[in-house]
Amino acid sequence: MKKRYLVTAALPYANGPLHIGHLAGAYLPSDIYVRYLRLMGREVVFVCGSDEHGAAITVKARKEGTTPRAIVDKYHEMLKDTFEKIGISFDIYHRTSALIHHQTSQDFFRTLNANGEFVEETTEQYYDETVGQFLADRYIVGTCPVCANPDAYGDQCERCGSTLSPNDLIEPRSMLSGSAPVKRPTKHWFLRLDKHENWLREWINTGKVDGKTLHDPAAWKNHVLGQCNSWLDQGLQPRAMTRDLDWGVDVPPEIPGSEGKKLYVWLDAPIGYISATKQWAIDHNKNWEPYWKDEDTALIHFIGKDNIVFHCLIFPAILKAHGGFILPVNVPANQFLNLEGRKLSTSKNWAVWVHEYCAEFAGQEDVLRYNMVKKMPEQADSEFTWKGFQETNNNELVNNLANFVNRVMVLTHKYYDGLVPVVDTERAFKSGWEADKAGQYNEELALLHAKLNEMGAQVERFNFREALQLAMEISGAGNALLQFNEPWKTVKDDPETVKVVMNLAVQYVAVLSVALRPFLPFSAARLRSMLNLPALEEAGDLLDMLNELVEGNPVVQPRHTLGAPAHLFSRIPDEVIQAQIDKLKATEQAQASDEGATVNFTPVKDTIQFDDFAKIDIRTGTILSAEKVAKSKKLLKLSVDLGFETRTILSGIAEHFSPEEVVGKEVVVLANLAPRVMMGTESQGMILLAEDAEGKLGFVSPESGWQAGMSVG
RNA sequence: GGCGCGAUAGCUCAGCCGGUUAGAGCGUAUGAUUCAUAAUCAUAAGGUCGGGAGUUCAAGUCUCCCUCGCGCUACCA
Repeated sequence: MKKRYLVTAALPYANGPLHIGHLAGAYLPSDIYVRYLRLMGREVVFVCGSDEHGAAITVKARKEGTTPRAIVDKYHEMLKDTFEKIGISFDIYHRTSALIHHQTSQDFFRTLNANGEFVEETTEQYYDETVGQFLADRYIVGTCPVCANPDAYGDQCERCGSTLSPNDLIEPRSMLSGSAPVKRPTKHWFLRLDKHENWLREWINTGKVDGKTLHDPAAWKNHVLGQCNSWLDQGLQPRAMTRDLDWGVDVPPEIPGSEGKKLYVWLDAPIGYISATKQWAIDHNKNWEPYWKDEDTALIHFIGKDNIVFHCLIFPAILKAHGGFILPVNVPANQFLNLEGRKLSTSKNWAVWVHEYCAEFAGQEDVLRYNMVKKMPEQADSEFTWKGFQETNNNELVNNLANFVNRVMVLTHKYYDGLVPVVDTERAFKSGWEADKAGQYNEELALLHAKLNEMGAQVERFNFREALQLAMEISGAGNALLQFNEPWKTVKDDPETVKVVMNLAVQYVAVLSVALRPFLPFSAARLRSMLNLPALEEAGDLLDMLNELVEGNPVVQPRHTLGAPAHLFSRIPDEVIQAQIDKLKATEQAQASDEGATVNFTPVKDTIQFDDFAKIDIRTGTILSAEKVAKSKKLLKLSVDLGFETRTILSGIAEHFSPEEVVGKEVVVLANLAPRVMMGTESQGMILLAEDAEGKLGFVSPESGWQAGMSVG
């Protein structure tokens, strides 16, 4: 066991609110883990913060006619508030726009630079002459080479999902000015990842660095190891760590050529974990360094699966290249949570927003947390449904847990005026753990101890679903304890045995008030006050309890007075669920009609003169043959008869049309488009297609029977 | 296209290095019970472990091929 823990949760990007996918992916598991560690008396710091840099934020600011600062301020506050409301117990929620973060990132850069970890490379990048700046990939739009979407971004086409580089775009234009950008040389710093490949491979797969074992790879998740090895096997390439941007951390000014350069967000974001730790240390008058530099610290990154490579390969390489820093002992990445059968999507507004949930289900934060754990995508993608949410709440939280607590409270008040009865611990009764099994007071307490140990072991292995299930089994056994012994029947004839049973039942509830704390912090607190026990401080409370239980000692002493009974959870009626489902569908429809009505009509491009148009040569043609391009998902290789000649044209329509249904089609061809080589084949033109609101494609065709090769104008 | 991860009862998922009749929770059915938010407890039914082939005395568990889902990545391994 390590001496201390540093737990990080992925920095959320400050350009939108938090949804349940984020919660289930990184924040809830990390919170459960950290609360558990604290309950066990371990030394732990839990850091997170807003990731506030990068082109996407400046793009958003531009679109909304505001500044990047205003955007990040808004979402930083919102995220911070949401985390607090849903009970994510960060020791610090920091932000990457903070001065200390800029300084920390720059220091990192300086050291890496001094260590010779960078190779400087000058490449040709797009530059907007009218605005006078280099363009981030996101700032460049153009026609997608794969699907012909005229508004693809420089890094990705949002219609066909292709990953692009700005050089792939046909007719690129600047999003800042609309003008055509020009290529200009620009220098960037590339991290020599190739230099780190060998030790990374060994570290990932054996846990060893320089012969020293740092972690147990068997404790890492399959999909994490798999993805890392997939990258390692392909060979790591130097990776640019700087960008030409106007919103981010400056490359240290004393470094030659740094003017106008910013650190790549993926470099400064993980360093945000470090600067957050530093700020926490300042705030609490502590030293941050042992948390990052002492080998007796366990560093654990909680992330979603989209971040695996960065946290398992690139950031460790950066830490090692810098020197003096420890490496993560585990990166328990979760997979993705789906919502009602579809992927969560911020842009399509297909999500359950956590801040909205907190507003609409005030006081029921734990119900969402419980559901998120039940559906946590630990090994594979999982799914959240409102119906499931309701069933889980009503069946497990209300019927089982809250009801158990309530029966114990009510019976104790009824029989003993709320006083925990004094008991004869030798008296036999029926155990709640197994039908027809005799129970003995101290042994039953030891069983609780065993169950809690098991739960803890699962938490430490990041099996949160399993851990929660084990905790809930205590409630089940408690219900069975009452059921088997039937105190309401025997209280008159055998009051002494009933005292033992009821005392034990109170112990069960008290155990739950601690055991459930990591998962359901609000309800656990309510349980404490219901039991009239001191509030948990998350400072070894569980450890203390385990030490008592293992000795067969009670957790609540005889003659202790319980508080008043109250319902821990309430039933959620159909109407409430239906309202949420309707809301989801409404946003979906609003989105659809939105697209149909306005958004889809892309603005008409700049006016051109007839001469410009005259340059374009469009011809009628007929597709003679078609075949899928090997190794390509989207391209069809078409042979097109233009009358005077036959052209080979590649068209990104393979996902819309099969080769068979395309043959014989009469089409319209842009005939004097410069040839372009794609996937090893030269494309000699472009087939014209229309696109509807859903991105569906349709051929533009002349009247049937029209002769091939005729000009269109 | 390549690589990775996944595909197990109606639903959500466990099943480590291959080994007796494949497990849990929810749902369903039947019974018991009434202290409790018509809650609880017990019992039972339900699976050719995505499809196919192979290795083995023995495969959900190993190998190969295929199908589907998700992710990463692409002039490419």
